[in-house]
Amino acid sequence: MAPLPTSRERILESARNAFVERGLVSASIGDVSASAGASVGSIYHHFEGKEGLAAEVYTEALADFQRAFADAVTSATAAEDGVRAGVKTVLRWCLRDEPEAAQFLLTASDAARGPAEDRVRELNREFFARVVGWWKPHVKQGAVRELDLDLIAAIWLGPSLEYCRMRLTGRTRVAHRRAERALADAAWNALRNEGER
Amino acid sequence: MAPLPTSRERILESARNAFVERGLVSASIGDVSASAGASVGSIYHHFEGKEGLAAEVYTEALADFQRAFADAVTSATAAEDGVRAGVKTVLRWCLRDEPEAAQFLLTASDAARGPAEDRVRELNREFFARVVGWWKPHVKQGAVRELDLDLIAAIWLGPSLEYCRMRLTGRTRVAHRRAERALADAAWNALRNEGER
Amino acid sequence: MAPLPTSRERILESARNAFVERGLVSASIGDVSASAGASVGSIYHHFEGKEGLAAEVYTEALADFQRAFADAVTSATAAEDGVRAGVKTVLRWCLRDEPEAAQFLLTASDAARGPAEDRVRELNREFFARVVGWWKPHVKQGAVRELDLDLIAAIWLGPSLEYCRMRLTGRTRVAHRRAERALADAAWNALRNEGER
Amino acid sequence: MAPLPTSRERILESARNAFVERGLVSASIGDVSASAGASVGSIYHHFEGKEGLAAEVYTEALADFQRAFADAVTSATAAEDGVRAGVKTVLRWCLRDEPEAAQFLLTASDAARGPAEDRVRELNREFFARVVGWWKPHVKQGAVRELDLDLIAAIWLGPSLEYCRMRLTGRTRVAHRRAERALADAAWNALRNEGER
DNA sequence: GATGAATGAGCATTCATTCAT
DNA sequence: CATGAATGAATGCTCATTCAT
Repeated sequence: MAPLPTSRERILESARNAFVERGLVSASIGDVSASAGASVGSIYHHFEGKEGLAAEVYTEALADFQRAFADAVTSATAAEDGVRAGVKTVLRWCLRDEPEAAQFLLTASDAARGPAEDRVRELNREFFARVVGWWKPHVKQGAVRELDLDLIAAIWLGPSLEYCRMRLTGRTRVAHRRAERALADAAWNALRNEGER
Repeated sequence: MAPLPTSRERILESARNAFVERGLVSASIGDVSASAGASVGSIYHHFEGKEGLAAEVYTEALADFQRAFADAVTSATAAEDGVRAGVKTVLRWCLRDEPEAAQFLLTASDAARGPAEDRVRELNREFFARVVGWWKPHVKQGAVRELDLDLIAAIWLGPSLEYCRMRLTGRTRVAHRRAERALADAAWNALRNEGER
Repeated sequence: MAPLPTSRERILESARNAFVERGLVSASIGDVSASAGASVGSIYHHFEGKEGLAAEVYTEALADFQRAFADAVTSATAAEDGVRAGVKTVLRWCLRDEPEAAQFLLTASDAARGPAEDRVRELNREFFARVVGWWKPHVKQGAVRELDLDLIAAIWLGPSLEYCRMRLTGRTRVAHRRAERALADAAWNALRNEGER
Repeated sequence: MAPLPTSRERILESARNAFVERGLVSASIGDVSASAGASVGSIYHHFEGKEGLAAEVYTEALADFQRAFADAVTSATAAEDGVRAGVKTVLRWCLRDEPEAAQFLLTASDAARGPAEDRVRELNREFFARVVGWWKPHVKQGAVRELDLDLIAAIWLGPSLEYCRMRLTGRTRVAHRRAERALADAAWNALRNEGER
């Protein structure tokens, strides 16, 4: 049985929805408290003001996304399988599993400033470490190109994130399944070692 | 000699800077008027409120970016040259020529809503038409893959835009020149027709 | 002992005074909040903006006036007594009991538009119903003329309200007592059935 | 042939309409200049600011109303004819001839303050003098009651003005013709000398 | 006379935050 | 832990008025 959500959990979810629907700045604490069924004061018991609340929403979403991505990638043995799994996971997490959280991550980058900054840095460090640990052996085996980590991230995730942005804002009609195949192909062709061809 | 900028031009530039530095919502009309050396009322003479001002900043930036990209691409004859020129142009425009405008385009997507919506649609239509006109022949010749236009855009621009985002927010130290080569390679490998290899 | 007025009550009274002294539009929310000893925000807790506040002031005044008038009239048995009592009550209420409320009702008719509209309609319906209930039997008995209700109202109240307007704006020096007698005579002569004379 | 209206005349008429439609305070100089087809600056050439413009509109309307009323009344020989003619004129002027001006007079009493004050006093003095000159002989002949001038005004005009207010704001459906007869009867019954009956 | 861009004080309204209950 | 009235600084916007052309 799913346990009843605590006040804190209800507030976090309402906040994420409100921040996405009305924008991080336009959504007011009053909006959040109303849709969470909690009092204004209650929010200030659980979080350090609006900024602290947004930081919490952001880091929760970021951690969840990174975990999903890294889990999928590191489960694969072959380089190609890992690269494709990463792309699939981005699309699934953003479009099917956690669209609200995804939209927040993709649009409310302001939330990463301020109180969230340290925690975000830490999360990124752990995330990069996990992915690099999986990636390096494949580089040594000559399966994938040797590139700066940031460029790998941009090439691997960039197209998928761009497509998710389009979908989440209604700017494209290309279906999830169709995009998944094409974006996985593209990522693999862009990252694999040319010498291998 | 460059002509003295008009009130309208000074306001537009100050607005873009303020919107980027403090955020679209946090930057106040007072901030803009102060840094433009114009009165508050003057802004309302030239633009339809804050929303209209943001829309103007957005559409100007978008049109400039699209023009730069499409000019570069359509000047090329070979498919590979065009794809690589597009990537180069994205990086140059975003990082060297118009970093302020780029940052606005990449972060203030809210500005595309509301009064800007129609103009943005129109700009996108014209832009896509130009690029498609150049792209289609190369598909017929079997040089590049046949894909939905939205996916081409995501694959072609996604990695570059992601890298520019990182650069503009200080999240990477990978240099422009180094990234340019890698991202152009990646785009071409992702878009070119595999059968051709 | 009179109970301490609540925030809401203090705001209502200060608003009525400010609206009368400076005019409905010129009086600012800041004026009201200052003279009520409340914060600006507090006004917005209790009322729906300036328009809502004005509507509340208006309907309270209207209801009080109508109650005073209808009470006085319906307490009378004879037609003449009722007509005269009505005139007296108008003068007393407007000049002695509630001059602030009267001035607001007589000059700030804009306040009856917008949010107040429905409530005003309802109050008028109830008021007319009470007065008509008292009036009709006297028509049947031939004591007073048979006229459209709106014309009765204009004839019965018009002179008194016009005189009150003059007094409240300092445009006449004719004393209350002197006017009371003359206006009661006039109302009765204008409304009574000529055949009865 | 009607001469083309001068700038000044076009501005005056546009101002009256704007003041009635949007309210004396809400109507802006910009509104007036736009609907008059004149520039903002032009208004300031012809009038002393917004207050001066409103004063001019007010005194023009007041003078016209008073002239119409006094002309009609003083043309009559018998007291009853004069009283009835006065009522008829009020209704005709307010509802048929000059409804815009009437609405302005009846609602924008603020316009009588300030720069208009002296001129209004003067107009009232002349007006009262004309009417009193006609009224006094009838008092001496015992045809009408002897009353303070202000009370006569309230009794004579009050019901008609109240009815016009109702008509102009849509608060009654009683027709002009029907009201005319009833209000003339009422005024005469209220003002005529009882001893005469 | 006519124009309309420029000015800036003033306004209604919002909202993060506090705190007494 | 919870509540929600109170606070007041900050914001977007309006508009009467001026003045250089």
